[in-house]
Amino acid sequence: MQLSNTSQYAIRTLTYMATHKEVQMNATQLSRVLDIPYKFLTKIMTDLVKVDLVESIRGREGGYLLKKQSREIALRDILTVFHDGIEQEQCILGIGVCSSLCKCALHDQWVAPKQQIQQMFEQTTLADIAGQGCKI
Amino acid sequence: MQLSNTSQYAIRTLTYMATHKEVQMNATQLSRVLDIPYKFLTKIMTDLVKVDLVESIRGREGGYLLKKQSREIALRDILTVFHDGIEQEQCILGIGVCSSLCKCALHDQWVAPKQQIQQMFEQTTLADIAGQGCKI
DNA sequence: TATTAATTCTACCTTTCAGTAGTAATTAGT
DNA sequence: ACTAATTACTACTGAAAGGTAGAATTAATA
Ligand code: SF4
Ligand code: SF4
Repeated sequence: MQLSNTSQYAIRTLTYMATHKEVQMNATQLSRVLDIPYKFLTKIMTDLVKVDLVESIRGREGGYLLKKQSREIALRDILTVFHDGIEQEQCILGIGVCSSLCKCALHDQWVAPKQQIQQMFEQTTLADIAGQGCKI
Repeated sequence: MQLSNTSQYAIRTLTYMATHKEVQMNATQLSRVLDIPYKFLTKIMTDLVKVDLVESIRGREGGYLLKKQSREIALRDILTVFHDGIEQEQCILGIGVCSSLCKCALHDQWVAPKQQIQQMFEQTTLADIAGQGCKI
């Protein structure tokens, strides 16, 4: 019950970029600052470029930039890229597809926490968390 | 962001046993009813026996029984067996160990949902969910 | 144009999770 | 004692996640 490494790395990287949006960062710098393996980070960033959350500038003096306002990027947008969100149809007990017609045993206990997490991922944007906390 | 297959299977199996606690079930029956691969199920059950959540009766006419009252078995107890709970020290962004002295950027948004899930797993027992829902 | 620094692509390796196979150990019934 | 039915143990296979390597592509600058 936790986020995948990939999602964690993606959130941390985009959050860091949001707190320094004036500066254009490249993969080497991000990898060093955030302590994420360089090759893994570039793979993740390429995925984020493909879904238009990040703009890449290739070649010398290249790097990455957020393609939207940090206020426009919600955590959920990042998680869906890596299929790591909590989807509405997803059954917590893994019994096929969720339908409120036929619930699983945990349904009644799960709906409230589920909704709260979903809302949190939906409503929290990079602008909300950029610069917060002391861990990077 | 979901429970592992193993945890899901374990919860479903123990819940089913709790709803039929008068009857002693064996692995073959459980495997058929719950549609869980037989060999995988016995492996999981063996783990649950080792931590004293389940009692096994070996040999002919053998099977499994809950070793405690279903009211005494919380979901958290099951999840911890497979290291699938949400631990207090676990950082949602994976930045080392959680300490409220040095937070991660998501801290403020995460604490509330985190606590609600933890409470749900802690307070929900097999007795609460046994027989609920129409999926097994 | 050549060099250099950057991203991107393809392919691979490693570890963990999920699942399977075979056999040994245990026990009730005959 | 023997057999049949059952769990436990050991070891393996397959798939997915996590991570790595190297070459290809792009573009600024000298
Ligand atoms: S918990 Fe209830 S709502 Fe969530 S998936 Fe299972 S059945 Fe559907
Ligand atoms: S979110 Fe806050 S509390 Fe949870 S781990 Fe990160 S820092 Fe610690």
